[in-house]
Amino acid sequence: MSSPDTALGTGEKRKLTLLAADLADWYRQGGGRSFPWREPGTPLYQLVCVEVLLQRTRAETVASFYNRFFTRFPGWQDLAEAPVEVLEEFLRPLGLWKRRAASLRALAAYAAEHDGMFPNRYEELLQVPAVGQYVAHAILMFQHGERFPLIDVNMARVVERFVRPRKLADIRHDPWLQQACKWLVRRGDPKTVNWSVLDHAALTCRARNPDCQSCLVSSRCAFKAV
DNA sequence: AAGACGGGGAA
DNA sequence: TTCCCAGTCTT
Repeated sequence: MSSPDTALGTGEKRKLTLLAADLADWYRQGGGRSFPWREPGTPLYQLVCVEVLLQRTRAETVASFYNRFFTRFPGWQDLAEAPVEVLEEFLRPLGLWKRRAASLRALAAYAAEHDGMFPNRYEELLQVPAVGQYVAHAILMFQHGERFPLIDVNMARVVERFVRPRKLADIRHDPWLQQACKWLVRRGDPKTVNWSVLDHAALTCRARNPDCQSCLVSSRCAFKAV
């Protein structure tokens, strides 16, 4: 029995289920955003690289960088063979270039030893260099088709506003938020649900100036910013 | 539990 | 100028 503070309540589950259904529906009707890496058939290589490029970086920025990056580095081998200074310079306009270069090199080295495949268990994925909770979840969902939430600052903000704020500063250490996000992707196509939440966060439930007026689910939202 | 990494867009 | 961006790794 968990304390009511950390446990996901029945009413909360119901709220989240309905939220996910509404946002997924909105997404299927074309309400969300469109990015090159969301196109069907995008190779795992690109999906993993993009997750690194997206860290602390606007998706639109990465989208404008997408073609340039994958033209220069078409596969893991190209990434592994490039001198790190070249990679760093290439990533410079994105920011966090030293860290990102190191991450991509480490991932390329891992991929080379594992035939481009990644572990299918969460604990094992966390041992892979440059793979934290978010990327681990992304790989489990994209490569293995598992029902995992893309828990980032966006999903956290949507869930916290819609239901209730988390207690802990770090997203990954808040048990309630973790359960809530997991519940969010319990039904429906995982990619659709995840992307719909991220897009809702980026377009409507914005960090700075949330557009509650045009929000589809504002009537059931606990945030109530005017 | 904080700090570092980082350039660029938006308010 | 300040805040924020599909996080991860190090003190």
